[in-house]
Amino acid sequence: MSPASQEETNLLNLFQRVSGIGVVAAKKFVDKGYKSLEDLSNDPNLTHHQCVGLKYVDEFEKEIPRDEMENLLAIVKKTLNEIDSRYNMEACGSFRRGANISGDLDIILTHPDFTEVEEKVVKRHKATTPLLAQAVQALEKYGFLTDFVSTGNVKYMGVCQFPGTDPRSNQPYLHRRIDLRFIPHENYYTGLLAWTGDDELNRIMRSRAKELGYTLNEYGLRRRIKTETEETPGEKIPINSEEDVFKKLGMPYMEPHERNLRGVVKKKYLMYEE
DNA sequence: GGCACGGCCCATTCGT
DNA sequence: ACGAATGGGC
DNA sequence: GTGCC
Repeated sequence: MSPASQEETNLLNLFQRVSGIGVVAAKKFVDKGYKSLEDLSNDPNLTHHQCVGLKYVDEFEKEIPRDEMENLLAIVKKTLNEIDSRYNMEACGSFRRGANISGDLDIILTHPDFTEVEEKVVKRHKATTPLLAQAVQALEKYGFLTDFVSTGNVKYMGVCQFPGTDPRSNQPYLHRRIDLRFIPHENYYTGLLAWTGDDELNRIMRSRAKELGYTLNEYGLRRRIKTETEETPGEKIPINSEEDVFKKLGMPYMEPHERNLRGVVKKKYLMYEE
């Protein structure tokens, strides 16, 4: 590779370390002649997301030990249940599968008042569901949330920090990426299953569902109605636990820590999740 | 051989 | 002003 | 690039 294009590749990779900068934005900044993250920081047109990404570019690359994940989650649970005991929350992703380290904290939230109907209402009004707004407000007041990346109808993305000094480093705890995702309570178990993964298990369960004439996704398990010409999702199958889903698919239940299939079943496409 | 490779949420920009 | 398209994240 | 149709 020529020196010039090697330098360009290096810069593209550097800029893409910043959350909020992907391939397209990185190219744009290279074209502008930027050579460093400092050049980037002087750009007056960074999006808010990119500003936050740049501010914490080093911290976001550091792994989160499991005990810190547990402590962060405990704060969220305690804070939200103090304002409303009917909040239900669970951390998903590799953490729920028992990983010793994680990249960020991804929490799904439910509340008996947040139904599929309520979700439709909220989206039509383009308003953040009050249950999410209230949760974020409580966590901000506490000082736990330090920055936001985005706040929508049903999903908050931001930055949190455990209070006090980390005994491992004798420094303040690092800033960590946190997502709060509200899902209608009817979809809790299929949502939990999907966001816990891993992606390989999701594939297996979805294709098994298909074989049996269902469709499975984070919104539920449905029968597929087949007519001559078209195929439409049918009635929703009632699901009251993760076990229910495995049962309907004729699969033995797998505990979350048994769901690390990636690499066991060999696959080239390591795309989504976490 | 041709085709798909997840699908949706949020922020921002573009086009009318 | 508003909806569509794009970029990004997961 | 690979697996599926």
